[in-house]
Amino acid sequence: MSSGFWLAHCLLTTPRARKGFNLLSMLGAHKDVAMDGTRDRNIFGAFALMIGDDIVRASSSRAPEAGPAASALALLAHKPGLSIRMLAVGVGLSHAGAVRLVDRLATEGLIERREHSTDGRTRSLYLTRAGKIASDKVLASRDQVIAEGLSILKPRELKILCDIAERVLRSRLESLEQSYRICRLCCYEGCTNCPIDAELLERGVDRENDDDG
Amino acid sequence: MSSGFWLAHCLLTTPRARKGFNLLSMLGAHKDVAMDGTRDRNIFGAFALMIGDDIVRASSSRAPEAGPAASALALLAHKPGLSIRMLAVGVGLSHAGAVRLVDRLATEGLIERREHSTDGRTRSLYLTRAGKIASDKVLASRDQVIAEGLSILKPRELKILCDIAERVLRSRLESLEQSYRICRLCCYEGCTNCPIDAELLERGVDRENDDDG
DNA sequence: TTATAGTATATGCGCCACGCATACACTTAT
DNA sequence: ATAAGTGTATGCGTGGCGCATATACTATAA
Repeated sequence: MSSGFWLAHCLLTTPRARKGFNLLSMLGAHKDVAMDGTRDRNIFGAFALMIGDDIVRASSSRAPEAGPAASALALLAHKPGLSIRMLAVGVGLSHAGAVRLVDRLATEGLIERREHSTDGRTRSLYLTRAGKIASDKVLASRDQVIAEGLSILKPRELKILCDIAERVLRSRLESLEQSYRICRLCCYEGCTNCPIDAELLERGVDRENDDDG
Repeated sequence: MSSGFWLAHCLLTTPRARKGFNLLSMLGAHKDVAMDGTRDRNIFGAFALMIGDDIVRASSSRAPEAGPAASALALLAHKPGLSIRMLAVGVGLSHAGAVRLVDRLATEGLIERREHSTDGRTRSLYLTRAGKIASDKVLASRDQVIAEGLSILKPRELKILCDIAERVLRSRLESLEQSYRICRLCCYEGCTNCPIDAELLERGVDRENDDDG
C-alpha cells in the first residue's frame, strides 16, 4: 500500500475525516492536526472549566453554606445596598430563592435588610461586620486559587492573558444584569480600573452610582 | 499643598494604600496601578468564571435535565464503559447521586448498564444511539459557546491562549479522578493529542486503556 | 384625586435531587 | 475458608429551589 493511498484511506475512513478535516489542514498543521481550532477550543474550555470550578469550590467552601451564598456575600461587599432583585440576578437564583437565601444569611447575622432611601418597596441589603469578615475569606480564597492556578506563568504571560481576558470580557458583555453575574465573585478593592465598569460607562450605564442596586 | 504632600497623603489615607500598594508600584505601573497582579487575577477570574458559566449553561441546556446530566453524557461519549464510581467522581456527585442520575438517564433511554467484562460488581455504562445524539448536541453547544466567546481573538492570540491553557492544565493536574472532572465536557474527537492524556502518560497513568473506567 | 397597571418583596406549597447510612453482591488477601 | 475491601443499589430524611400567589408600594393616566 503506497503512502499516498494510505493517506487517502485515512482521510476517508477515520472519524476525523468525516468531521470536516481536510487534506490541506492536515498537511499545513504542526502540533494541531486540524487547523480549524477545535483542539484549541477544547483545551481552552477545559482550562476555563477547571479554573471556574476551582473558583466556585474554593469560595463557597469558605462561605457559611454551599451554593450561591459565597457569591451573595462577595456581591454585597462589592455593592452595598443591593436590592434583592439584583442579588437574585447576580447569583443566578429566582426571586423567591434569593429571598430565602437572604433569610438564611440574615438569620446567621451576616447581612441585614434596611429600608431603601426612596422606594418603600425595595430592601437595601448590607453586610454586617461578621458578613464582611466572611466575604473577605471568600474573596481571599478565590484570589489564592487563581494565583495558584496561574503560578507557572511568567509575568509577561500573565499580562497577555489578562489583556485577552479584558478584551473578551468587554466584547461579551451584554447587559447590566449579566455584569453582576460576571463580577459576582470579584474583589472590589482589587479591581482598579474595572473593565466591566469602563465598558458599561462607554455604553451609558453607570453601575457604580446605580442606587436601585 | 505640594504635589508631593498630596501623593503621600493619598498613599496613607486611601483604601488602596492600606492594602499593600506602595509608592514604587504606583510610579512604575501604567494601566495596572498595583503591580502585584491583583487586578490581573481579578479580571482573569471573572473571565474564567464567565466562560465556565457559559459552558455549563449552554451544555446543560441541551441535556435532558439540568445539572450534571450533560457532563455524564459527554463523559460517556469520551469514555464508553465507564463505571458508576468514576462517573460520580467525574460529574462531582456522591455515589448514590450518580446511581440515581444513571437511573434517570437509563429510563429516558439515553444510556444503558451492561455487565463488566471481568468484575462482577462493576457496571459498564454505554450511551445508546439516542444518548449519542444528545451528547453530540451537548458538545456542539459547548464548542459553539467557546467559539463565540473567543471570536474577537486573532488566530495568533488563540494559539497563545491555548498554549497557556495547555501548560496550566498539565501543571495543575493532580489525579486521574480530577482529570475526569476537568475533561467532563470535552469532545473526544476534537481533542487530538490531549494534553491531559499526555501528562498522565508521562506520570505512568494510562487513562485510555483503563478498563476499570 | 382616583383608578389602573407595574414593580419589589414575602410566603404557601410541592417537588426533586442530593447525601447519609445501610444492605447486598462480588473480589481479593490472609 | 474467613475476613476485609470494593462496587452497586436503596430506604430515608433533608433542604434548596421554583411556581403561583398575596401584600405593599410606586407610577401612570383619566
